[in-house]
Amino acid sequence: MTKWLVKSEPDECGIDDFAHSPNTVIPWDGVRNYQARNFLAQMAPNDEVFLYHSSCRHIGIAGIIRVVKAAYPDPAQFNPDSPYHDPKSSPDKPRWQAVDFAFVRKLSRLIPLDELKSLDGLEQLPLVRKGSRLSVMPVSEAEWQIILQQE
DNA sequence: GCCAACGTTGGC
DNA sequence: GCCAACGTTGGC
Repeated sequence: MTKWLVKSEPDECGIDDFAHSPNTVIPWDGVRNYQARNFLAQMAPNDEVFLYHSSCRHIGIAGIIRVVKAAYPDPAQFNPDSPYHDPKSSPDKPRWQAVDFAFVRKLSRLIPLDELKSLDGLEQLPLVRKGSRLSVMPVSEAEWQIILQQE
């Protein structure tokens, strides 16, 4: 059971989109970075995931979601009308993966990025590393606990 | 809105 | 295989 963190702009899909329909499954598509894709592919059902809000007013970890369905070919890559369309991908040789997530819970408070940066033990987490743009990353059990203790 | 840092592309 | 140019990410 690996734990994870994914970034999202809350305007697109934030924790409230999950919270408002707690029984709904939300496909996580549009990941177009190879390293992030490789992590997506390692996700297993019921893995827990921190949802991080980026590029917004309150930047930080907002809640927990979980994997409902393991990786499958991202349908958006085949759709010419999608902003995530990839003309170099084909159904017999898909390049990009998606997973399905569902709501677990909101954190009792958002844990802001500057606070995460100040914590001991998160130095290896790409999220807090300067210049890192990785949008899907594993979180060790120790890192997970350190973060949750700030709640 | 700015811009530093990054990943990807493509010419050579 | 190198690397300049480009587009994107994401904090500020």
